[in-house]
Parts: sequence; C-alpha cells; structure tokens
Amino acid sequence: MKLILDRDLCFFDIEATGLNVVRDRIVQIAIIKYFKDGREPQELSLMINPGIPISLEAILVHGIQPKDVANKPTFQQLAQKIWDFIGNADLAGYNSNRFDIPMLMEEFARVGMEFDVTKRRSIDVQRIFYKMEPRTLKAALKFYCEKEHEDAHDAMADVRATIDVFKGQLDKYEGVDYLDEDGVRVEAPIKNDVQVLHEFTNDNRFVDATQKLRADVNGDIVFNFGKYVGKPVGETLYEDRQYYNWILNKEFTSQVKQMVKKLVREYEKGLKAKEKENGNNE
Amino acid sequence: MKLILDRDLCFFDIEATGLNVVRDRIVQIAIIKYFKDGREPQELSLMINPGIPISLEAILVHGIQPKDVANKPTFQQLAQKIWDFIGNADLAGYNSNRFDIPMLMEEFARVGMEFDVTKRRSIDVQRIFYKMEPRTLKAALKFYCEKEHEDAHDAMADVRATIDVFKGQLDKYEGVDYLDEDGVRVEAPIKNDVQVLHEFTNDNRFVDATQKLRADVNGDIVFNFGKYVGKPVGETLYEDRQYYNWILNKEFTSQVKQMVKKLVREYEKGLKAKEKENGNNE
DNA sequence: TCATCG
Repeated sequence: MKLILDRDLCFFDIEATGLNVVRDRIVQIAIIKYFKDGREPQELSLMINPGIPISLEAILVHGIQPKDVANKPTFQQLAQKIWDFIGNADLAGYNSNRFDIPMLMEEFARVGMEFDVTKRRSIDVQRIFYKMEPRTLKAALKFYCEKEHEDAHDAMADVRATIDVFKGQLDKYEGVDYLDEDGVRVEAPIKNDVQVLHEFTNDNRFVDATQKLRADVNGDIVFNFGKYVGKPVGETLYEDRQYYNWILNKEFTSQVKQMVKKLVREYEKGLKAKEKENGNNE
Repeated sequence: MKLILDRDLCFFDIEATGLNVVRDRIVQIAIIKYFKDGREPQELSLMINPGIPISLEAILVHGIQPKDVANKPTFQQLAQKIWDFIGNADLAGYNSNRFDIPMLMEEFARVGMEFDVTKRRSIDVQRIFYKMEPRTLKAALKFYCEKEHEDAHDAMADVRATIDVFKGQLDKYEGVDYLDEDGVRVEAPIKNDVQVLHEFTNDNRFVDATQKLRADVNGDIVFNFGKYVGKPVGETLYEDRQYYNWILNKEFTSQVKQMVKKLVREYEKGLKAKEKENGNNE
C-alpha cells in the first residue's frame, strides 16, 4: 500500500501531562514524515520536559515519569526543530483533530509561533474508524447475531432486535474482562443480572440523561451547565430562588426538574435539622 | 439464553416526531415485558397521535406519517394503559438512557403522571456495546490489521500503529460506500487521496477542535457557547469589544483565538468597504 | 466525549 501524495504528510502522536489541550503539555512527540516524491519516510522522536507536573492518570497511561524528562529540553528549545521537520506538510494521527493537533498548536502559540492549520489538510484516522463502523442497532445486530435488521425503525422490530443483541452480549462477554477508561481491569462485568448491568450501563458521574447535572468527586450533585457550573445544586438553588424558578419554567427535562426539586427539598430539610440541633444544644 | 430476573423487565422502543426529548412526542411505542416468574413475555404495541407535526427527518427514518396517526389516541388517552403495562418493571432499550426513557418521562410529566425512574433499574444495551467494544488505537489495530498493539502509548509505536491502521482502512474500504447520518449513501469515500480524506474526517460544521465555534446553515461562523450562541462571531465581537477581550484572555485554544481575531478583522474590513462604496454612491 | 436515538 503506497500513499499517493501531492504534499508531504506527517503522521504524529503526542504523549502529554494530561488530556486538557490548553492546560497540559507535551512530554513526548513522535513524527513519521512521508514525502510526496516517494522516498523513504523520515522519523523524529523527542522527549520533552513539560515544565509542569505530569498527572498520575497520564503516567499510568504512558509510563513517562517526571524523572524521565527532567533533563530533557523544553518545548521552547525544541520548537524550531519540530517546526522545520514538519515544514508545510499535511498532518495525520489517531484522534488528532481533537487532541494532538490542538495541543501542538497550543505549545507553538506559547512560544510565540503561530502554527497555521488553515493552510494544511489533516486526516484523523479515528474518524474514519468511527464513520465507517457505526454502532447503530442495525450494526449491533449484525455484530452480535450475524443477522440483518430487516424492519429497522418499526418499534416492535427494534425491540426484538434489542433483545437479540442483549442476549448475544450476555453470550459473547461471559467471562470477558472490561478495561475501563483508566486502563483498570474489571473482571467479567457482563452477567445475567439486572442490578450488575444497571450499574455497568449507567454512568454514575452523570445523574440525568441530558447531562445537565452530575456528581462531583465527593458524590454531591452539582450543575454541569450555566453560571453555577460545578456548584452544588441543592444549596445554590436554596439561596437563589430566582434561578430555581427559572429552571422549573425553562426547557429542561422533567427528570432534571424532579431532581432539582428533590435536592432543594433535601437541603432545606438538612438545614432545619441542623438548626434544631443547634437550638437543643444551647 | 434465559434471563434471570428478580423483577419484571420491559424492553421498549419509541418512534417519535424528532430527536428532542423535551419538544418532540411519541408516535409509536413497543414494549416486550419479561416476567420474573419466567412465564411467556407479553407484548404491547401502540400508535399514538402526537398532537404536533412529525418532522420530515423523522418520517424518513421510521416512515410513520401524520395520516397514519391522525385517528390514533393521544398519549393522554393511552398513558394509564402504558403505565399499568410497565408496572414497577425495570427498563431496557438501545440508547434508552439518553432517548427513550427521558422522552417517556416527558410524556408522562405532561399528563401529570410522575414516572419515577429512581426506583427502577435500567439496562442500556448500546452502552454495553460501546464499553465492551472500544475504538482505541489498540482496538483499531486489531480490527484492521489483526495485530496486537504491543508497545501502546509509546509515541513512536503509536504512530506506526496509526499508519498500519490507516493503510488497513484504505484497503478495507476500497469501493465501500458510506451512509451518512441522514442515511444518504456516499459512494466509496475512502480513497488514497489526502484531500478527500481531509474532507471526510473534518466535520465542516465544527471549525475548531474544541467545538466552541461552528458554521451555521449559511456557512457563517457562529458561537457554539455562551450568551451569544448561534450569533455570528465577527459582527458580535466587533460590537462587544469587552467580550472580545474576555475571550482572548480566557482559557480558549489558540485556534479559537486565531479564528476570532481573523473573523473580527474580516468583518471590520467588510464594513469599511461598504462605507466607502456608500460614500462613492452619494 | 462521541455517536446514536427520531
């Protein structure tokens, strides 16, 4: 398979201190450059001192520890070298549209170099995967049951397909482990047990379907939108009744409204219980 | 494959007037109820008059036209029947966490019935698919190349894997059509051609990686966040310089800042050109 | 989050 190019093309990948493309920094970059004239591709691989801590999650992913980059050059010192190596090449990577390209742009911007991507093309290999291998109900039926979904989008036919898929999953994943997003192995999570599957398929970080509310690290329900993002719902809306009424009248799901009412009620109750206790103690 | 249940379990699916769980309405619901005592599952299938128009996109998906439901009962009239059929069962569906369950809750809420999901469990079959079949680089290498990705998250090993995957994709998808999100067939979009793949993997609706900006139906770049969501960036920030400065100083990617500056500059230029023209005409 | 749900 020979690539047909009218311009050089750089495949590249970044390892970083974390996932935030603005706040986090590069600790390793690797580039393989394909030339339009067809000559042998050229490689560049660099370790970089990020100048900020490497998050524990990131270390667990790529294994690069602070001591591994402590004596390496900074991005500032390597910027020109990377810039020249890439030249005016097009770019390619895995999930590079959302991660590698914007993070590289940030690094260049911080050292005063404007890495112009409007004049380059880019191929995100992950996007090809996502688009060409959809995960619709139809695709699921084919994947798990090797069946064509003939009457798709008739409600009863879809329910039947869903049940087939579900049974196929119980079968296929018997004894199969799950690797979670942090790479932690969960032993055989797919069991013929509703409680287990309820927990597995309901992301407890998000507590409502539209993801307007979520649980923070302490398990408190906080806003995931608007001016109070990250603030606890119960306390905040108890204080700001105007915002409370605004939410109840606005186009939020009844699930959100139900939860909001409940949280304020519970906060109020907790407050009264405390007051009473204080009164008793005096 | 026999389901082990400690409570009845309703698999269900909804066809609707559109995708918005708050604004849209159910036109068809199908439910298959499994009983904890193991007796034969029971089915319910209903056509419902939604009382609002069915969007064209929805009709193209499920084929249910206004005339098909014009003489059917409304949700109000069927609510009790659906409520009783489901009883206190647990729920299951395909993408039901994000679609079917919240939409059903909305319908019940509108007729004054609070369908309590905090006391039920739910299984989203799509979530099992997503979690057990991830689309990481490692998974891609296995899928396209039948290879194990041994040295995952070493940057150079990841670049090599990305190239392998990419070549595997060029191979696998030669002559394979793509069905886009509206079900429109695109003929063999995966070609050994950077320009073609650039267009295929870069969603032209979103113009920056963090999706803070996007193109509207006219192709104008508009805000996708904050108080000016949907408004044209250039004009809006030319008028509101304070917001402009706020963006440039806030934690947005350099890509966003670059675009914002460019859009304001262009708007200003267009304005001056118009003024000059008007001057000439007088 | 992304895609997927209609």
